[in-house]
Amino acid sequence: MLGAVESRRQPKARAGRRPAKPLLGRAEIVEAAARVSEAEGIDRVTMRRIAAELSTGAASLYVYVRDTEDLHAAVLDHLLAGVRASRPRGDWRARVRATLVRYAAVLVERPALARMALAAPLTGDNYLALVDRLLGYLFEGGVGEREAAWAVDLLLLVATASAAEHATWRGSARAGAELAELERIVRGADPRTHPNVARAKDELMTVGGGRLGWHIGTVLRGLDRDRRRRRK
Amino acid sequence: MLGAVESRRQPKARAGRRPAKPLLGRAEIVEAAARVSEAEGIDRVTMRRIAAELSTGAASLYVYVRDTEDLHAAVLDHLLAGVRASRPRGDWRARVRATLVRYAAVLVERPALARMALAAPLTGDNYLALVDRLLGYLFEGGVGEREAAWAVDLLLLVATASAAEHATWRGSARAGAELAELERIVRGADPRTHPNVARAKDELMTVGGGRLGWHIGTVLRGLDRDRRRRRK
DNA sequence: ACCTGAACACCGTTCAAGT
DNA sequence: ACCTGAACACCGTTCAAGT
Repeated sequence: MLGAVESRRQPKARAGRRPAKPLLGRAEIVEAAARVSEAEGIDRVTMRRIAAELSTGAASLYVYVRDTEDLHAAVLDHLLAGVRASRPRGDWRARVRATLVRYAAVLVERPALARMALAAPLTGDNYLALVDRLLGYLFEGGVGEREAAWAVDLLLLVATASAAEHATWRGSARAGAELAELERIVRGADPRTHPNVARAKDELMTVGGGRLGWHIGTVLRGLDRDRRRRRK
Repeated sequence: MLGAVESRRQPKARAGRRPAKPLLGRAEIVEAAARVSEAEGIDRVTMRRIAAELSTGAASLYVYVRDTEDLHAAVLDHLLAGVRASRPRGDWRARVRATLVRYAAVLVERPALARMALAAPLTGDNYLALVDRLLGYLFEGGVGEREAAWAVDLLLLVATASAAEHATWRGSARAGAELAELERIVRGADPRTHPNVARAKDELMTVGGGRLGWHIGTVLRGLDRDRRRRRK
């Protein structure tokens, strides 16, 4: 889950000669992209569309943005500022949970972004801050460095996926149709060919409702035990 | 992770009148798509490209395939036949591990497909069989239905993500450049602003090498403990 | 260094019309 | 029912040329 951080392309340090300040900038581009993303969805965040928003041509963006994926990742990071600003309370476990739930909440409202976050290695300053915070909680809980690093990876992954999945079943008529299709398949599973799916069919259909919490809990339990064993 | 299964569009049952058998069929389309995917990558699996492969126009595919995403999902399911054919040995935990490792291996060789599998709800007959098998192992281990259903979800997610991430760092010059960028950021993390990232920096950079195994182990440990507690 | 218009090489999907 | 060509409405990215 951990990807690069901050702009992959900053405007190069300006050469002394002509100081005429640039008309564009990464911040302006990302803000315009975030605006369009919030209003119309990340799918509408295309080079051409954002350039038009800034009254220029798509080619102009390439000074500040590596490619479309880079731009999408920057939009997500922009949204993560809210998570960074939160100050969860409680013991370290509670704070891990609260942080992840808050992170997931941002993505649940933005299905397409959640999918993107899963597919692309995440990047950005706010994301790095999130990683740092979660690592801190785990260290506080006595988790070792290797376990903590891997666990943060796992926890963010689970939170992202949970949001993406939860998001899939919300809104859009198409999602509704897909859910119906899935339900048809799972419920109709032949007990002879797929006995276990048939047996667990009610549980397989349980979406949302505490699943993220269970996932987080399971990972923390797994960690906990590992930690104790090491201490013996 | 669990999506719909089997063709979302079968050719409608043929009306009695004109039996002239269809020129196309979902199977032919998926096979052509799988061929192109193996040879040139899933990104080249476009409606137009596959239609050309079958000497027809893109519009013709829409009788058998709902959209591009559906086609991509079908390609992945096609590849999963090999996992289905395997017969792992050992106790239930070992078989869970072996199955997931085999599944991940398919995806590690196909980076773009792994990313797709993360972003799209998975579908298909072979995937359903995989879910059924994993559920069976967990039931064998005494895991309850709800926990098993959620755990399978979590385990497949972890395996898929692990493959996607591992895959990101292989091949392609671009991936190499991204890795270097990531390394630069993580290693250069300021200990004052990101103390925990700085502390765990070596571990954050450890990619591959047992991480999937650790992730699976952590989930199984978390499960195990849950199970024992319930039995008391 | 930064910005631009134009060009290149593509896309997915729909639709009216054919058989 | 199935298949088709053409059309609509877009894409990302590169490049030579300008300031």
